[in-house]
Amino acid sequence: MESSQSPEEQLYKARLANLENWRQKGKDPFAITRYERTHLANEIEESFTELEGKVVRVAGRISALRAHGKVTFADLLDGSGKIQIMARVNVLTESGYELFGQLDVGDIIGAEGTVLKTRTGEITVDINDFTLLSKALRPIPEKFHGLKETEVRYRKRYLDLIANASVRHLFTMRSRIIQAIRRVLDQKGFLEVETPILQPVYGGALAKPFITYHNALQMSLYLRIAPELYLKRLVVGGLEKVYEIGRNFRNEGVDARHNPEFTMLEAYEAYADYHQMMSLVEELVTAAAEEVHQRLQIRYGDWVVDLTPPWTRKSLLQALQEATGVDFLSFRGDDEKAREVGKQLGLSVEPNDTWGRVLDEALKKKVAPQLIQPTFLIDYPVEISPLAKRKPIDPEMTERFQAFIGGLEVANAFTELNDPIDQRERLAAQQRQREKGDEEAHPYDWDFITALEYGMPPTGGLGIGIDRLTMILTNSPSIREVILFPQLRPEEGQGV
RNA sequence: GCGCCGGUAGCUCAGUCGGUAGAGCACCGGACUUUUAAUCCGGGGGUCGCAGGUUCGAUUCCUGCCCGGCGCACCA
Repeated sequence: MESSQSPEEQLYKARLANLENWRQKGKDPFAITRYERTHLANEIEESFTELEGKVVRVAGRISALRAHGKVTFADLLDGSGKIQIMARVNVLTESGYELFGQLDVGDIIGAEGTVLKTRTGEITVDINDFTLLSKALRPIPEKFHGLKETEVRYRKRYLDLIANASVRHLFTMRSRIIQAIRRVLDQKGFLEVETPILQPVYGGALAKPFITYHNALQMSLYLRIAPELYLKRLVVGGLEKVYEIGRNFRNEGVDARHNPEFTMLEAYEAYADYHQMMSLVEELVTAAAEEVHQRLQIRYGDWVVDLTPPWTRKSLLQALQEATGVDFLSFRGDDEKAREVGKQLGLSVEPNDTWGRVLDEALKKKVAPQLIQPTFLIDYPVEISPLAKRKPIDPEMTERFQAFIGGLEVANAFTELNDPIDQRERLAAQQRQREKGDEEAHPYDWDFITALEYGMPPTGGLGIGIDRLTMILTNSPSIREVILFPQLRPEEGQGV
């Protein structure tokens, strides 16, 4: 029987037996409900001069054990970092020291002791008492090499966080990036709101939705692809500055830059236009960068990116011409010619792609990858901007921009279209596209048009991809590195 | 969806031109009262991703499949 067990089971059984030992000594770790600690690891580090010789209580996970006969050193990992503790037989007594020897790497303990510096200069808590607070029944990843296998890191992110300090740091930075963005918007008087994720009609972006079903209402619902149309309803309602940070869902491919659920900031400001939105994007991104780097020059891949405003502003069509040598305006509306040009540029072109779609493709494949330093591409053709307002001097173009950093699109914004008649026509055109089989074209949201008919002030709106911004600010090559639980296929046997 | 690369002990990795596998850490036993990748001595631990095929014999060769990474396609 014993020999038929896998080694993993054997380790597990040994740990279970160890746990039983503690229980029989009346020290069941899982019976403990709290532990009063006085200091975090980094506080002891930072306030050593005041704390030296004083008694502190710390708690955390044992990340390493170094036993030397009658003295044992352990690294204790808590939310703030690592602190070394020292267990000595003459301080803990024979029985206490014996008990300490029963601890495993991975166990969570609380310990009380005196702060001192060892002769090698390490700040250490010389413990006089400890309590096992949780038993690790499984071994944690190896202390030196950590956990490397990407698949396990994503599937068992808790192990990744235990083993890799850089991962803990990265997700702390992500949180602070979002905090910085909230702080800026709140200071400017924006109201944070929440709008439906389950939507009867989806819109606000070009994307395929996830579909779900509400049993009681007996209807299909869509997971939102964007909050845009609801946020604009709020502007109609008089909430003049609103924003939402939340999850969007798009039923599309998964790769280094795309996860099916991702986090977007959308913000709308009444009586503002896209120029003000550009300033706001600069302000939000620089605030986030300063929050996590205290500077605006940051490393991304092989580059140093300088986020200092003002960022380069360049017309989209000019950028396209520079990157491809093609003047897209010269054959505007000629879908056939556009597809031909697209093929010549080496783009993947579908038989019914339109001029706008080829242009968009050229932008993504030929222009964006070159935009390493922060750049606003401005003024987009109306064909690919169904929710943006026309430029007064050139009604075939819209007041729209996208911001690129490190070759990634990080923001998309425009002066919002508030003319309900124009908006109805453009949504109707989208609807016709859908009927021709374009699954990503907008469906027709009647109530949104009705809302605009009550009058929306001139408004600027922006969207920032939080995951991508985090990629840039944490020098991460993949979006999965900045999402705690990225979408993966289920493991074999773990499916539904 | 297509192409390339990968999956060997709990973790990090070697390795087998086909003869059923090793190291370090972790774990178990022993020595050691200031270590920090502690050290030293001894020990246990593997359906070599899964399923077929070829073969006297497959972890190794072949085919299919699963999962992951990268690139392409789709998209933000």
